[in-house]
Amino acid sequence: MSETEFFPEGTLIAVLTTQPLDRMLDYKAPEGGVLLGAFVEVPLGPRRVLGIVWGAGKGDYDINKIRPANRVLDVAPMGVDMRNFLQRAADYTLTPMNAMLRLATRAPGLSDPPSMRKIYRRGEGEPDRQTDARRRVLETLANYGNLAFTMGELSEMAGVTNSVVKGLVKQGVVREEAAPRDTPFPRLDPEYGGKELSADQEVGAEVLRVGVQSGKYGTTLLRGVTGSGKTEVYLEAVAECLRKGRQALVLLPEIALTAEFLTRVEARFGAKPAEWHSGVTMTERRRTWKMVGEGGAQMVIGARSALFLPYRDLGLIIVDEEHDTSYKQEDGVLYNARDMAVLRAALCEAQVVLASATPSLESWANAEAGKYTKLELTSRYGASVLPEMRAIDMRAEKLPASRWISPSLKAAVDARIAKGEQALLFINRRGYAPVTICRACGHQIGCDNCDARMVEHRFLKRLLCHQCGETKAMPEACPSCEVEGKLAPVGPGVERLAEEAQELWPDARQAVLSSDLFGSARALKESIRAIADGGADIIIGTQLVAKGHNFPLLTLVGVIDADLGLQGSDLRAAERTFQLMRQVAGRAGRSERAGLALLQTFQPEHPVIRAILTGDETGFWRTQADERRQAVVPPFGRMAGIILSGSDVTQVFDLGNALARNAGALQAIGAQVYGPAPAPIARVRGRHRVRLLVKADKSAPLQAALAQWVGQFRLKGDLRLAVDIDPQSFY
DNA sequence: TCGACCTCTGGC
DNA sequence: CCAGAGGTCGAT
Repeated sequence: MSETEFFPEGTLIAVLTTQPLDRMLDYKAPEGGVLLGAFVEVPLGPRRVLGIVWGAGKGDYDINKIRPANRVLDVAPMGVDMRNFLQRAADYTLTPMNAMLRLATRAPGLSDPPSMRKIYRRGEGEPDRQTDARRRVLETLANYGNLAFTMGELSEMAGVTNSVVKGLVKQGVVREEAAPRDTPFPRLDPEYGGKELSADQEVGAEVLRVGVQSGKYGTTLLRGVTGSGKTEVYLEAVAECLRKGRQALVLLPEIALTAEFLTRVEARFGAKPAEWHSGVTMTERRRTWKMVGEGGAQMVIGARSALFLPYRDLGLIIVDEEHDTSYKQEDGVLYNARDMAVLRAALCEAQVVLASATPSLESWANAEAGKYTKLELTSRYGASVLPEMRAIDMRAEKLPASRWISPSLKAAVDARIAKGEQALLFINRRGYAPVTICRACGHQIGCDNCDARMVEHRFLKRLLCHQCGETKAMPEACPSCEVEGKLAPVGPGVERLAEEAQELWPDARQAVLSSDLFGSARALKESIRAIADGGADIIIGTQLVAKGHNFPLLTLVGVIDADLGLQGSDLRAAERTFQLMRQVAGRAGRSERAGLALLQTFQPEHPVIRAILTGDETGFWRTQADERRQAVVPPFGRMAGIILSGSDVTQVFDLGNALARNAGALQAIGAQVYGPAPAPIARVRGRHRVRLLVKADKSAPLQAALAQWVGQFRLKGDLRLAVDIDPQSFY
């Protein structure tokens, strides 16, 4: 980036706009000159658009056509840290810079002229006639020293109507002033409400404090089981950050969690911090955006996009529940907020705290490798919150063919139903049956593109490859021996398990939760609510049920095939199973009745199963890490998804095939390409989606090769191509 | 021959 | 992205 900080009027400046151009445009600096990083309004064709001064003009455009920028906007210029961050994030995620700038300017009214509003403070003298209402107004103002309030705030606090205040203004007892519309947030006091910490917590808090004091970059993985008081510990890091006068950001995975969190912050620091997520009003959004840049917001709590606010001096980022998959943005700019938080912090010498009861393998591996500091909270408040976990040794159970619910598990479910409690049967397999075999020749129907078997989905009436997404109709005859009517489903999927449960408990109310069975998020949410309210006795679900849902009546979790994750069809399956168990555990602990988790397994002595049963998390992660290292997949290898979309299926597939055929740039770095195949969600808003997967070594220069590869094609019509670095799901 | 609608392209 | 240019096509 250029060293020049100020551009006098008329000098050439390079401006990055929010328009999807693949380059910067040169303008002349406006009247009064402009600072590097300043937000400007520039003319573009017949329009005026938002831009930011990114450097000195390149001067490679006809000088006579260069127009001056209209004006500098009334917001703080973007600092060098933030500009570097946007650039690096764009390079990493292969996102055009204009899209990054749009992400960083998602607040309304940034180009509005400075707007004022009326505020009220104590004036001179006493009112001619004293009334109760008037006294309350004056007392309120006296209580807050010389502070000024808006009409709404003042009348509400004093419990009077606006006209009472207006009456006092007329007499000069209360003074009316004009002030900028967007005001700083109330000061947070780091010494306000510090709670007594346990010895365990104090040790952790001290480690984090020291990190913040250093004023340098560092990431700490804070592991603590549910109820161990992670929040109190990292709020001490926030306190230290506030003492240093730097800003703190707390990221939460769900906006539903913010209300409760705000209350805790208020109890600790005496005031509420700024809030940033899709639910806040436009006015508050603008206020937060501006105040973050001016330093009038000391602390922000928010969703992943809060990471792209233009902080003036960010000193600490907390990523709570860092393993949560919702940190991965799945449309628009595709980024993982957890990874971007680390990048952001590294560029502005800030500390990151990744907090979780069940960290992601990526974070665990980074901590093991010494890149992150490890911090563990082991002791828990009150009674144990984890349910009892037991294995059901399937070698000792008598089960007919094509049945998966063991007599032991059935008995446990029976007991829950009798008590009016709920049982969850968990199977991490979508579809009806994972394997389709020919009873005549033993052939298994496989995917043509992958080294994987096709999964029958009765609901979709097709065979599906969970590796690359390829589908085909269920053939009548065996593709190998051509004998008809001998193809048979082998093994259970969630659809088939539901069938069995229906036979075992014909009178029980059953609910099946699998991602491909719901048309919309709303339908799913409603279904979950109904279940939570007791609308089902037995829940049969895939990993979908893991996602922050509270089922108060749920006291039994039966894992149908605990061995499943050990083979690894979806490489995160075991990790997610483990995390699911923990999450269920946290919830069951809150109800009076103890929870029980039963794991059906053919290999109860397997290290991973033993780790789950004994709570040996370290052993579990170590096993997982070994498997992924061997498979050369994240975090030991690199992956990227290419998502193509368009209204015409054929066109989309043609582009996919063309990409696959012309992958020289990828072959050059030893990467492999899989697909094209229908994306997990094959049609969104009338657009067909197709996807390719790229797998490469950890050290391979993946982004550069991808850029070169993808850059060969010019997209016609409404075709769109998006690159998803580090995709969450691989099937 | 006009205008409603579509596709392409430049923008500094 | 979006306004304007230029092109297509059906109704008049």
